[in-house]
Amino acid sequence: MTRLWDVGADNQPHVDGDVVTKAGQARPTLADVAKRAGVSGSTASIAFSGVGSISEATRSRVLRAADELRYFGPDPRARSLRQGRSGIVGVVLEDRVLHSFRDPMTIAVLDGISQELDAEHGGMLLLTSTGVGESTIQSAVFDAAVFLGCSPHLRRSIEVMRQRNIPMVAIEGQPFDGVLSVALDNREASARLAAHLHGLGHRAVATVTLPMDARRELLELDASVVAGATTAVSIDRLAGAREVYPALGGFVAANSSSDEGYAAGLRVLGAGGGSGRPTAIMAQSDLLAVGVIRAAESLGLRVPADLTVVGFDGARIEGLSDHDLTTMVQPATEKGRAAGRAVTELLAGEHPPDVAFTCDLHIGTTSGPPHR
Amino acid sequence: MTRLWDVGADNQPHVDGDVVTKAGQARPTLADVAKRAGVSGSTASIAFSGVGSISEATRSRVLRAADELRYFGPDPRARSLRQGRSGIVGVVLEDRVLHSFRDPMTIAVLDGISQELDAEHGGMLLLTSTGVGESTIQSAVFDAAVFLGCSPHLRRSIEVMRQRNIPMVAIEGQPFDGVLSVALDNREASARLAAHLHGLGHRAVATVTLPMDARRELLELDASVVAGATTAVSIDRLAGAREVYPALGGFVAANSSSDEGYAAGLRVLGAGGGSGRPTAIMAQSDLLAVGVIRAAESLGLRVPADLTVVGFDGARIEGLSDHDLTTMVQPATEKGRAAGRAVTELLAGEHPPDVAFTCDLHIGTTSGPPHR
DNA sequence: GGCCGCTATCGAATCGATTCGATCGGCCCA
DNA sequence: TGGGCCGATCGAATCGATTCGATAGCGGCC
Repeated sequence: MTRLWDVGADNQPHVDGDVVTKAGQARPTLADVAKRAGVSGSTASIAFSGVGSISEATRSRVLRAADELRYFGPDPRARSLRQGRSGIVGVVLEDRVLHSFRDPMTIAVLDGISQELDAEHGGMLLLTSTGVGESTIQSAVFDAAVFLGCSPHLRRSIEVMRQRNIPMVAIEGQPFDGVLSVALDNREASARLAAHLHGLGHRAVATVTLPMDARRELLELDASVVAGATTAVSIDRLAGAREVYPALGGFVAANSSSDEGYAAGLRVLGAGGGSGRPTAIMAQSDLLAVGVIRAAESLGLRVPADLTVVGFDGARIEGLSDHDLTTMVQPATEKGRAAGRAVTELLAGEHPPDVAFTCDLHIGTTSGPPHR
Repeated sequence: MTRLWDVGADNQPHVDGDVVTKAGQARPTLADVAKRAGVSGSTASIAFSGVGSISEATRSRVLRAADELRYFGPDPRARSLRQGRSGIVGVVLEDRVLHSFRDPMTIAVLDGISQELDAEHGGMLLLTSTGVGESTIQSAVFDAAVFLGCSPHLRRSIEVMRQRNIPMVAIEGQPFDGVLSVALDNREASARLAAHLHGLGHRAVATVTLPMDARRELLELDASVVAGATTAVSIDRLAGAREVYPALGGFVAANSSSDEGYAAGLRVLGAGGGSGRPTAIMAQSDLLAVGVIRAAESLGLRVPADLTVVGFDGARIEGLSDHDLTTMVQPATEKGRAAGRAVTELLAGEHPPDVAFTCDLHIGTTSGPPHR
């Protein structure tokens, strides 16, 4: 029967039925608590924050008053204005949430971040960098930002944050001034993987790459695509592979999923027909590789007898049935952890260095010498 | 020569070698912009927010001044204090981020939420409800909260939010006063699934349930576990199945994963040995079902010839090899969407009703009549 | 010609806390 | 006994915007 303020939008207190304890009894503030406890606002603040000295008697008097008024602690908004800190870390995803979450690497990285943040910080604010969202990035409350594969169109947001002294960490993004980088040596790893194939005897190799730019469609990998590429990861992995196979061609996937891998796999394998067909396919992610294997098998090719397929990531995807994918295993959770730690340090005023990780080559059962 | 604000933690100004335009040129505020444009703060505010009338000439003068000072718009913290709105929606997960993200249902729900929020709101703040995290829930800045499978130990946080007039929506949680509920009719769906098995002729049936309480360990399903259960979903799904099989027993999994399903499957199938072995197993999630199938196959049982296995969710998990899992398909993304819409409406001061969804029975290839 | 009403603008109050500097005792030690 | 110091407390300033009420100017209408 009594509801003192509306669930509604604005702050306007609004009495709406009935009995009321005291006049104007809107949501209590620290000042109300202080008054009731008979202390000043500053003292009441200390009772809650614990910063500064206060006698035990006073503290408990304040807390009791708070209890009586059903005051549950300082308003986070006011606190964050005054302190300049909100305890929130923004995580900027390139894609729509769904796509990002379907990628096991992204999830592992997010988990790593959250492991390191749990203790001190309030939570991860998920933001997307696509179109409209960008204004959001500039109007949301957070203390530090982590970019997951940020592309250059974030330039303006980055400038805004820099101006606001918001520390930034980029995981696998293009290096930006003032943005700490946590990355993999994708080029070296990819070259090592290509060398493995070369060592097995493969000479006719094709690739299925991750998206190269904001366009999200299946494209043939040609010079113009590479020239206009903005995605550092794809570029570096391609460059590494081309250290071994300079003319490496193939297709650019629309996203990292096994369905895309399947589609791209069909194109790669269909194109050549007989003799033009590659003996090995390097997919830039494990999800893509799984799709490529499905495509190969649907065309009656056996892996690895007729076709070698290697991935990248070390995602340990379930349901590859009998295959154990040959891939470069990257420390995804560790990348997230490193980013989380970097955020913590930056917020503490330290100046941690960039972080670079390397990959481990996992030789599974999907790679072997070329047929005949 | 002077830069007043360091990237560092606290607000302490800190000079560190640089060119400077004017003394005390810290991060500019709206007041600085107003002064430079020769207008009052209120007018400058209108120029940015667009709320209120302003002449085109004045507006552009303000914007030009802002440009010159490299002022990029109002500080989100101050704005959120004044307006009482931050544009952030808190999403409270029961588990650690990693576990939540490994569950395809959770991801689908999150995606649904974000679809509906994209337009108006700033982003999703991920919070976890475990232990320490709870204080975080009370000290983080957000306008509305969505609980994903919230358990009773959140009672206090819920009280705090209610007191702060933060609208709350619970997806698949216990009904709480003042918390809008978006849920599935788990009981009905589970009963329907059980009826399907009964119709096929199964009489010896066992179950592998989702966790029943905060303990996360593999347990035998007995009366005491059920009595102490706190997780609405598990309870309801069990109750539904027991409408058809009143004495239904089995095991309680530690989490929803195929590994757990495997472990639980071994226990269920190992226990009885020959004649006591069930002819069908109802798993409370598809992930668990996948594990149960693996367990069955590792024991030399064929599905569905020797054992029928059904799941719940309709997760379309890749890598079930040849099986098409019989399951109750729930509209997970829709649940998220409904929650997102509810949040929007609640924030607009409306009073939307609870939402209930139903499931579709998908009959795949993992269920059939009992052997012999 | 006077009044009405609208637009553009301003000044001051406000959101709810934290924090800086000052004050006031009490206690210790010389 | 007095100086110095430390702990507890208070008042006032501050964080950076938004918003309310008031005012000035100006055109239109009767």
